[in-house]
Amino acid sequence: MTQKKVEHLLKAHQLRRTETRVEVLELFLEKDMALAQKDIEDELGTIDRITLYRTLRTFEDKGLIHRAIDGSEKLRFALCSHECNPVEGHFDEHAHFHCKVCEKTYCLEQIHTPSVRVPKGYQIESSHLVLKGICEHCS
Amino acid sequence: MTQKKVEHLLKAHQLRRTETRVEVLELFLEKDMALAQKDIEDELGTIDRITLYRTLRTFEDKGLIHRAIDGSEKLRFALCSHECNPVEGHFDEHAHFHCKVCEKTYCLEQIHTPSVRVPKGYQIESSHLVLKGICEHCS
DNA sequence: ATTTATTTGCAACAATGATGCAATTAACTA
DNA sequence: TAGTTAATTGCATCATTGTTGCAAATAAAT
Repeated sequence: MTQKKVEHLLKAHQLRRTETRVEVLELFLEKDMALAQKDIEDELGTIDRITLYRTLRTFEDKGLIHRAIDGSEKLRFALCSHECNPVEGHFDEHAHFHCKVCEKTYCLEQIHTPSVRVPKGYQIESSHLVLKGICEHCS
Repeated sequence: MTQKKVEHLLKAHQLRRTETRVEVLELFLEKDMALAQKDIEDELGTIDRITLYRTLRTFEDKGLIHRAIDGSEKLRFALCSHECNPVEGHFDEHAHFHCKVCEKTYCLEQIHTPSVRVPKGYQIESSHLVLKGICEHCS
């Protein structure tokens, strides 16, 4: 059923079905957390670095994945919920938790980023809540 | 008076007064925003890359500056308030605003990071609120 | 002025980000 | 099903950033 879902996701976002894209998407679906390029390389082994780099950018452009701000040095991506789309942009209104032990980043869908009073002159387009600590597997 | 303050800050954190450290500290005091290594290099010109790299790490270790999570790819540091110290760690309980136009990062001291309900099993050690948009100078 | 532990600056290397280009291939068409 | 074409890949290449070892330089104490 992941197969079907992957095919549908690719088609829905006007992306050709290639080996790399399928593998990457399957991994995102399976892991259900934010992944850095390195994480993906380690999991998929044979994948080409540049192809993966562009695959992630393409997925981001088309609204399949978004950058997960987790306060780590690594750039991570997470699967988008259905609200994301290439026209209106990304909706990513949940908190991200980054474990300092295993260095994994989890999306906490149940925790929404709070709305804050806008300081004078500042136009806020998005807000992100980053939580750091120790995850349930490491504590 | 910045002179005095710089001297005091260095002495208070048991750091020798060197040219690089003084210049970097003065810049932080003057700019009053989060700075990436590149920003500092551009401002100070002649500074050595590695020395600056280590200066920033040292300042961080000693509790003079902290990492400002701003959701950008760049690692930025901001001057600590007095509550930070090397023993108990960093307190950085205010929001950071990152402007997508000028790419500067401001500390919004008046906006505190909200406390959130802890999900089961997760131990939260710090939380960070990142705001993105357009700053008052760019809008 | 001398001593000593700290700090600097260079060399060197790894990892990551980014782009041009020719070869390959997915999806469409006849 | 074979052929066409635009998208995609993989390589080469380069820039930037992060990191460490080490010898020379230097701040602070004596």
